Amino acid sequence: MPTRKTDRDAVIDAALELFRTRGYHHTSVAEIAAACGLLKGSVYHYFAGKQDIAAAALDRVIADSRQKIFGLAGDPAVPPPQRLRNLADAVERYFAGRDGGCLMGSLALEVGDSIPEFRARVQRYFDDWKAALTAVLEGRYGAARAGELAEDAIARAQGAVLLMEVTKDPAVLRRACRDTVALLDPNETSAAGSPGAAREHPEPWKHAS
Amino acid sequence: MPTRKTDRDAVIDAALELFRTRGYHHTSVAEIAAACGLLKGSVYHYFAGKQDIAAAALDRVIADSRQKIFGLAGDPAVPPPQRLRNLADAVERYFAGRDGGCLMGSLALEVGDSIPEFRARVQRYFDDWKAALTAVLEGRYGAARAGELAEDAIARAQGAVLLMEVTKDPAVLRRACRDTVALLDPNETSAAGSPGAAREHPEPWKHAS
Amino acid sequence: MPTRKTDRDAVIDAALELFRTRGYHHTSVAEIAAACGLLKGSVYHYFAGKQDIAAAALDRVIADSRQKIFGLAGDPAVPPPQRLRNLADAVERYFAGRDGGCLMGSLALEVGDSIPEFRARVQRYFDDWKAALTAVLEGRYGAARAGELAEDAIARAQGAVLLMEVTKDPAVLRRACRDTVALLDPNETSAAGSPGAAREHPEPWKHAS
Amino acid sequence: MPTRKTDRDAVIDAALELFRTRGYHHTSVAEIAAACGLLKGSVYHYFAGKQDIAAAALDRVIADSRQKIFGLAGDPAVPPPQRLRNLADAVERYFAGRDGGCLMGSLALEVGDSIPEFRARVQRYFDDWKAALTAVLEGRYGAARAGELAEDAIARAQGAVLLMEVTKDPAVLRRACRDTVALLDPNETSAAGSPGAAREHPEPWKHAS
DNA sequence: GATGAATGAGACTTCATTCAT
DNA sequence: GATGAATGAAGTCTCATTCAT
Repeated sequence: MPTRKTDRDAVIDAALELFRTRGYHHTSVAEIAAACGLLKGSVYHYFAGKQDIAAAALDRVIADSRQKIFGLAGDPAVPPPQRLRNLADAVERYFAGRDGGCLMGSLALEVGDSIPEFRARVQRYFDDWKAALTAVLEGRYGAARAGELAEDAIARAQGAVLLMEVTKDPAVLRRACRDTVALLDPNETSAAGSPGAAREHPEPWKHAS
Repeated sequence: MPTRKTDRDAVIDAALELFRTRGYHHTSVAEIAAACGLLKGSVYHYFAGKQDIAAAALDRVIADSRQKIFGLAGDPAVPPPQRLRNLADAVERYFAGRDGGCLMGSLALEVGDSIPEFRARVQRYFDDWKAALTAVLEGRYGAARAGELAEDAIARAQGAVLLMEVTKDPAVLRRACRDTVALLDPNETSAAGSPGAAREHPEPWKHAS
Repeated sequence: MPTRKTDRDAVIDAALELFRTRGYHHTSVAEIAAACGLLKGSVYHYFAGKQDIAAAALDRVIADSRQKIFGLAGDPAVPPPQRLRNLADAVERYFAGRDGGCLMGSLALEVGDSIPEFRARVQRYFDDWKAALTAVLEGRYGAARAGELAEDAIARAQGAVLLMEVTKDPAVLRRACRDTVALLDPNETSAAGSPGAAREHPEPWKHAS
Repeated sequence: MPTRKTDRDAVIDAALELFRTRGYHHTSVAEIAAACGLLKGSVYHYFAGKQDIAAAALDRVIADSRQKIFGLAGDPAVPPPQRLRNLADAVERYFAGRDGGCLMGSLALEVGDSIPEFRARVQRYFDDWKAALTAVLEGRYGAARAGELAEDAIARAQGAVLLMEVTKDPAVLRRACRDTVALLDPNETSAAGSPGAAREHPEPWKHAS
């Protein structure tokens, strides 16, 4: 019977959520503490400081992503097209299942180069993502072109997440993931308004209230 | 005849640069003032506060982009494929000609939904971009599909800019723009490792030092 | 008509007094601010931080001592024995005219080697003191021996000030200064209980309440 | 047979060392605990609080000094001049055998009058020292003058220790002890540059690097 | 219009202390 | 007896903002 998640993890969870939705600078240590039932000072039992919390949160995302998302690309028992589909589905679920916000992208843009500890982690995360995609694609496209396609797919997904912050419309992310799957499966298509369909889009770019 | 830059404009310029490269919260009013030779208190002659400065900076970006970038998509004297190429080139130049950082994306992620004044402007910016792209694409793809393609292209470009923050590699943005052009010009291609070429990429994902 | 002392000086004054009587770590910036009618944050208009305040306070003591105390040793119009007497009298007045506490000694012992900025200033202060004494003594004792005697006199005076912190008895400091004067003036003597006098000291070491 | 050091003694040892070298306020309970292999909370099994630790440390210094240093002045089997020499040697060894720092002087200056518990102990320490010196000197100088000379000697020694904190030069302390011995032994002299000797002092006041 | 002193809220952080386990 | 989580007060410092000059 596993004991309840350690408090350290609770702090990371709370911080992750807050950093993602409100930004790093806009989140205070007191808020993080309050979010997991602690007082400001208590957080410093587990972490050396705010940066340390953020670093742990980034590490958590990296580890989680490796295990639950990027790892899907490496299963040798599954044919590559299905592996790609699994990966893309996981990515879509991961980013769409929230009101928006990508910790990696957020921190990358917010702190820029001012905190090298963060940049290295963000880089590692995108490297992992790229490696996962490349592994699935290189059989068909060769290593070089597969790498490019991986980068392109990541960019499009990240950009979709960013746009979702404003539009609250998950369709862009969905299409990005569908098109990625299509790289190995021609039957897949992202086009909602595909030839002949031309469904009505009374409001082409859905705005949130 | 270029009118003399007012002090107000100078503040906006400085703020724009600082917000983009260092983030909104990470930039102090004193720094903005110092960057244009003023003292902190003087800034408040021109602006009601920090948010007001940022709003003005966003408005500046919106106006500039309309005039210098998105406007290129509406020139009736130029055939659509060329208009699209002009637009894509301008976008690439705009984002690649710096060490990185996109004010719109940055603010969208950093302040999230906490400052509605910002969100509305970010939204307007992306709307402008989408409208420009859609206008060029709808002749070929129809309004609905053109809108989707526009959103996809914007997402990919924004994501490329975000990745550039980390990788410092402009290639992803370049391919994003080339592929956008290819939507109307089949001769255009982004693939460096295109069929038959398969150049070696000893370092598939270039990292900055 | 010189304007009133600048506020920066007021902060230094207040800090000097507080650091001396309560110690560096035991004095908060808020206390310093309150002591000169400011609020905590206002002090940071003049100083970069607490260390900066202390450094300025040390500089003030160094400058004041040079001008009002150690400078007395260099007046060529006064014969050395009288110069030495003037110097010793000034030292005695300077340290006795308070309830105790020597900023230099205090900081030297309290922060030890942890703040090099402080140590350098303390060193400079004692160097000034030694140079002043040596200048007066070297005519009679030669440079080498004069230097030693200067160091010894400084040590004794400093020690007396330290003891005064506990005993509140200025007699030890007075004798230290008298004996220093006696180095050039045999008529001077510090001994209260000198031969023939032998006054009664019912309580040899006076304790403060 | 030396009894086994209790944990309580270990805490006192560690505290003594830390308070002396880093100051009272600059030393945290956690550091004291860590220095003797305990955790912060465990210290409170032995002491009521930080002040209590410091009080015990001062008591330890008082007891140690009585036994190992000041006690040397009271041995009736040794003639006074030799007793004085023994005492002075012990003082010199005690203070010179470290990189500097005198707990008594440090606490006296650092906490000033704010903690009466400390002041009383510092006073007792100096009283012990004075009593020891007076006992040796009064046969020759009479009680009153002996008390003065004792105070003067203590002041000079304490001042020398304080200077050593800055200069790292033990010579001042050595001369202070030699001159004290000379009070009963005319053959003793502290003067390095004494008549006929006149050794070179290329650097009259040695500074630490 | 410009200044710079002053503010006061709030940020991050430290730390002596308590206490349930 | 020992632990280590939790506390809460206090400390240093930042910064958007105001305002008299």
